[in-house]
Amino acid sequence: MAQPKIKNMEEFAAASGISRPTVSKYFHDPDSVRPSTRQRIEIAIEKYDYRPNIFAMNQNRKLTKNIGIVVPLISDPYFAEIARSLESRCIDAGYRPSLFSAHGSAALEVEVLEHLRSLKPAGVLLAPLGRASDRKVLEKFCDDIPTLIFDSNVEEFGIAFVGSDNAQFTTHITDYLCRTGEPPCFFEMKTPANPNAHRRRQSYLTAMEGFGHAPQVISVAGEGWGFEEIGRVGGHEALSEGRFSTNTILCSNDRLAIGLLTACYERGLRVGHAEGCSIRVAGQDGHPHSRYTCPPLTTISHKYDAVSKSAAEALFAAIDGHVSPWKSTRLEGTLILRDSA
Amino acid sequence: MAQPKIKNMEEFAAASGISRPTVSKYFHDPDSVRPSTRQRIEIAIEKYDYRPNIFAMNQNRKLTKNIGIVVPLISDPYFAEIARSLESRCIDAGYRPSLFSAHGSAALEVEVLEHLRSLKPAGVLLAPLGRASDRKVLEKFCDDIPTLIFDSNVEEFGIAFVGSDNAQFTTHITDYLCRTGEPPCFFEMKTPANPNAHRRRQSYLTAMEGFGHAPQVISVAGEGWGFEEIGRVGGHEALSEGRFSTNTILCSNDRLAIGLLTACYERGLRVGHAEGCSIRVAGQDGHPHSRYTCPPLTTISHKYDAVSKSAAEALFAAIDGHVSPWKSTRLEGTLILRDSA
DNA sequence: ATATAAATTTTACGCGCGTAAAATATTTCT
DNA sequence: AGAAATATTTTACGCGCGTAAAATTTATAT
Repeated sequence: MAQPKIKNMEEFAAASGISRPTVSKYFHDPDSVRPSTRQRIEIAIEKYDYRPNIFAMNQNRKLTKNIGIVVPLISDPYFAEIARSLESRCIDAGYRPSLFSAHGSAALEVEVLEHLRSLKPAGVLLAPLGRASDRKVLEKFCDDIPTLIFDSNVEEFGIAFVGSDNAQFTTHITDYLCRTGEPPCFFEMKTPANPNAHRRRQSYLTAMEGFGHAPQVISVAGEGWGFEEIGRVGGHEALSEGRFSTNTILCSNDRLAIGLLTACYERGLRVGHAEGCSIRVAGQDGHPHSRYTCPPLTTISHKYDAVSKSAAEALFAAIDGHVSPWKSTRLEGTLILRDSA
Repeated sequence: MAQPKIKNMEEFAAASGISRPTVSKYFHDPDSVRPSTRQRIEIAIEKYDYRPNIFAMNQNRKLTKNIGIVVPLISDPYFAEIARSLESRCIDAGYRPSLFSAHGSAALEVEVLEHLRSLKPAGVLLAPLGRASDRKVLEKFCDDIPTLIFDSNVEEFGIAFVGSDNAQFTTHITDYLCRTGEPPCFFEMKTPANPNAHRRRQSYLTAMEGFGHAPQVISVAGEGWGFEEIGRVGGHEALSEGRFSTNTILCSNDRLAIGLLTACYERGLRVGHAEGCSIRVAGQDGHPHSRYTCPPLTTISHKYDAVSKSAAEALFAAIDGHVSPWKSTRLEGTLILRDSA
C-alpha cells in the first residue's frame, strides 16, 4: 500500500532511510548488500511499490540485465516451446529476457540483431535462420556481444553451441525403422533452410550403409519456412511418380512429415505399422503437434528441457565471466514410438 | 562507411552540421524537419552509422515509441500468426513493438503488464487470457496506458475491442453443417479459458433453434491451454459413451477439433463427408494447422489480416490523440470447406 | 578488546538525450 | 521586395540513475 508517491531512487532511499548508492547496488544485485539492509529495502519496496526506471538504469550501465532470445520463426511451435523455456530460465536467474523472431527472413534477422545491439544485452540466446543468415553480420554480432548459438550451428561463432545431436537422431530412428520393417527412404527439402538437415541426410546415408541397406534420398523442391506445404506438395509428387523405393519414409523433420501425412491421406494411403497400412512415416524433432497427427507421428524428440537448461547455463556462466573455449554440446534425442511407423 | 567514431547525438550533430535539438526532433519524427535538413541528417546517418541511445531517448520522453503486444499463449500458432502480423504493422508505422506471452498463466499476465508499464509504452495491443485474467489489474492497466483489446473481450476496458464475430462464426458454420448433412452437436470445454467460447455455444443454441433442430452440447472436462489433449481425451470419453446424438460435431475451436480428430483416428472412425465416413467434424478459427489435419479440417477462419489491420489502426489513431468512444469491432469469418465436414 | 575487513554513507560528477524559451535564419506569400 | 509564417539554432536545464573515491560505520576474527 503506497501512501506517499515515490518518484525516484533519491526519494525512495530517503524514505527507507538508506543511501541511494546502496539502494542502487541492491537493485544491481540484492546479494551485494548486508542481509539486514536488504530486508529493510525490500520492506520499503513493498510499502512504496517503487521500482527503478529501467531506461535510466540501463543508460550508464556497461552491462545490463537484458537477455535477447532470437528464434527464426516464432510461429513454429517447436521454437515457441523452446523460447518459452529459455524465457523462464532467464527470469529465474534474474535477467530480463526479450523475445524476437526473424519470421523466416534474413533481412529481419539482421534488423533484430541490430535492434538487440541497442538494448546493450548482457547476452543473447540465438537460434539462427541457418543457411540464409548473413554470416558477416552474425560473426560481428557474436564478437561484440556474448552470444550462445542454439538449435542450429552456423560456424564456431559465439561463446558456444548447444543443440541436439542430429547424427544420433537420424541414426537412432533409422535403426529403429530398419529393425521393425523395410529400411526407410529419406524425405527432405532440396534446399533446406537449416544446416541440421544436412547432418541428418548424411547420418541417414551412413546409417543405411552401416546396416547394409541401399539408401534412397528424395529431395523435394520448395523455398521458405512453409514446411508442411512443401512436404504435402512434394509428397504428392513423389508418391504419384513412385519415387519411394520402400514403404517406409523417414522425414528430415516433423513438419515435413505432417505435410506428407496430409498428402498420404489425400491419396487414400493408410499410414502406420498396423494391418492394412501401406506406408510408414516417421519424423524427427518431437514437434508439439506430432502427438495429434493421424496417425500420431513416430519421431525422435529433442530433449527440450535439457537443451534449454544447457544453453541458458552456458550463457549465464559466460556472462559471469567464466570464460571457456568455444564448445559444441549436442544432446541425444528420445525415440517416441507412435502409430505412424 | 564510418570513418570517425560518433558516440552521441552531440558529436553526430556537430559532424553533420546540424544542431542537436533538430537532430533530436528528427529522430522523434522525421517529417517534423525541413526536407533538406532531413536529407542531410539521413546522409550523415549512413555515413557515421549513428543511432541514438534508446535508453537515454526514452528516459525523459513522456511518450515513447514502444508498443507492447501481449498474447495469452505464443506457442499457439494462431496467436503467433496474429502477433507476427501486428508486429509488422507496428514497425511499418514507426513503432518499436515488444512481444510478450502470458504462457497461459494469469500470474504471468500480471507480471507482463507490470513489466510493460516500466517500458512506458505509447500503446499496448492486448489479447487477454480471458476468464483467468485479473480483472482489476487489467482495468487499472487500461486506465493508465492506451490499450486496445483484441481477440477476446473481457469488459469494456481500454480504448476499443477488435476481434472476430463469434456469433457469426458459429451461426454460419452451423448453417452450413445443417444444410449438408445431419445437424451438428456442439463439442466444447466445460470451463473454457476464453470468453469467446461462451458466445459460440450460445450462437450454436440460437442457430439450431432457428433452424428447427434440437441442439446438443457436449462439454468435456479439462483445465488449462492444452486444448488438443482435452479434445482427444474428452472425445474418447464422449465417443465411448455414445454421447453424440448425431454424426456431425462442431467443435468450439480448431485445437479441440484437432484433438477430437486424433481420438476418432485412434478409435478407427473415418471422418469426413465422403463415402464410408461415419462422422463429420468441423472446427472454428482457421488455425494455421487446420489445413494439415487428416482429413483437412473444415472450419471458419478469422480474417487475420483484417483483424490485425483494424486493431493496429485503432491503436495508432488513439496514440495520435484521435479520441473516440469505446467501441467493439467484430469481423465476420470466412468458411473454409475441406474434407472433414 | 582491538585490529582488520567489509559494508555503507557522503560527496560529486557524468551519461545521452528531452525539452523549453528566445534568438535567428529560412521559406512562403502577396 | 517586404512581411508573415515556419524552421532551425542557441542556450540552458533537468531526467533518474551509474559509479568512483574518500570517510565513516558495522561486522568479523584473533
